[in-house]
Amino acid sequence: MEVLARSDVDPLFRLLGRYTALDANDRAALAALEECPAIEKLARCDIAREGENPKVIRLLVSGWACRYKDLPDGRRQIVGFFLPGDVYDMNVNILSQLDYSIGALTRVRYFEIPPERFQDVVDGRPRLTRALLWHELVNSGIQREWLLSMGQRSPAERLAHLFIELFQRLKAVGLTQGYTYDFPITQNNLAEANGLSLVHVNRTLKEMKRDGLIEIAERKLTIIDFARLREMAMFNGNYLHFNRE
Amino acid sequence: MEVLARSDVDPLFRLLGRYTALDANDRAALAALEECPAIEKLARCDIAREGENPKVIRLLVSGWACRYKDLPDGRRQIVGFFLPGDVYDMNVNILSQLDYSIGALTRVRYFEIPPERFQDVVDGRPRLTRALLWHELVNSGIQREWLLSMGQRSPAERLAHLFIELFQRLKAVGLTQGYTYDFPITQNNLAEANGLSLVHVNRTLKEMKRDGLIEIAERKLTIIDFARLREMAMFNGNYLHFNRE
DNA sequence: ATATCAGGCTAACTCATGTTAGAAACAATC
DNA sequence: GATTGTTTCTAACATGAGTTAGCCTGATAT
Repeated sequence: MEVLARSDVDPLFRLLGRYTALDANDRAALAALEECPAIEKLARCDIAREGENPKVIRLLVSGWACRYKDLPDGRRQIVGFFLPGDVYDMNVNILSQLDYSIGALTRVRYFEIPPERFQDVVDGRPRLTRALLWHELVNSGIQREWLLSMGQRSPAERLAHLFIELFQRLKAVGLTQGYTYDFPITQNNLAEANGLSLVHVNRTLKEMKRDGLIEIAERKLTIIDFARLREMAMFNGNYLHFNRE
Repeated sequence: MEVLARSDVDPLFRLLGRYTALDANDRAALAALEECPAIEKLARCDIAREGENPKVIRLLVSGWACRYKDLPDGRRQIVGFFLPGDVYDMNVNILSQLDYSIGALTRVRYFEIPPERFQDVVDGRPRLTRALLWHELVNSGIQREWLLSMGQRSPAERLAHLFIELFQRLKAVGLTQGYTYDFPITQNNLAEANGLSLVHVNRTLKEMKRDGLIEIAERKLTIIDFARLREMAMFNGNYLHFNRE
């Protein structure tokens, strides 16, 4: 591959390339998205709230965000993480109300893309269209895998599984160094994503560190024993569909 | 609406009509699907297995089925119910491997639709296309709501929520009588769908019956006190997007 | 008629996980 | 450099939900 200038759509381009072979023209088309307004938000800010109708598609370029739902009594469940390169709400023009909220977990930067603009970029580019649809299907698959985790995996298995999933996803966008990756979220976020109490997440993480499975230091996570972690998580990467066929 | 002969695509037509206004032509187009091969399976049979690549879209016309995932050690999680009128695997031509299995929960009847056939039916019918995409988005929303349930709702709240969800979905396809609907699945199925043990489902159901919330008899479920059930479930029907706008 | 199996139901027991409370470490702000 | 807020970490305790085991009923098959 020829050397290209670093750009904000790099992670997205790398990600989509895991699904379908893309070329420089596709890349150029994506780069046009960078002309859209770029927004920055601080950690713990909402990007969109349930009930709203934002009418923009968002492309996250840096930081972590999450999709979450909450109950009237304040309980909150994170139902998905957004990492750099993730596009979400691609079908925002179909439904008239969000049934979830989007929150920034760290300081984030993202583009707000009007659906027509998005349509222009995709039009006449079947490979790009296909890759983006694929991405949607993978997101749906991730939700199902999370349901499996929540229903059947023990707390430790759940965390182990999530750490591998995040590793694979970050690797796909070029954001890992060996078995280490930036891990900017809090134990409380882990609790909210896994349906556990904060205390129990802490307990379980301590054990996993003691057992030599992972290490967390300076906001970075390192997988020490990938094979054992993978086995305890019963991780089967099928659902990420990173294997273009 | 004019009176039409009862047909196998009725539930689907009613369902899609909840999303987008459809006319007799759309209905006729859907009816063409009935020429596809119709399959019957007994309860507890698999319709598709994880790892396969079935290459057909399925339209369930009678009985209940489920999407499930399982772990190597046998634990199994139901990640969604299919009711009459549900279409699934619409994008079967994108991904090359199922990351879930489909199982019949009761005796079922469904059509197997080749993707090209499906494309023909939808082509040049923007309203139908839109309604089917909408249906996909709703299914994704249901998965997120289930994640919220699994992570944050108590066992009783989870069951209450599910009973209302099923009520709304069955009502949308015309399969309720008042607050009563056919409830052909077992307590074990409820356990598998809600990440609970069979024993605990039984305990919890008993309490819900005692408290005058629901009744279950002769494979039928009746919601006795809808308002209280709804309140305890903290049910917000948003995510079903049954309100065409 | 009897055997078998699926499903509903219950009791006794255990323990994994949540709750409450607070100390300690660290970072950000003025 | 004091203040404030956020995050990590820990202990003590209570309990909700799983596990094991088994009975009872009704339907289906032999």
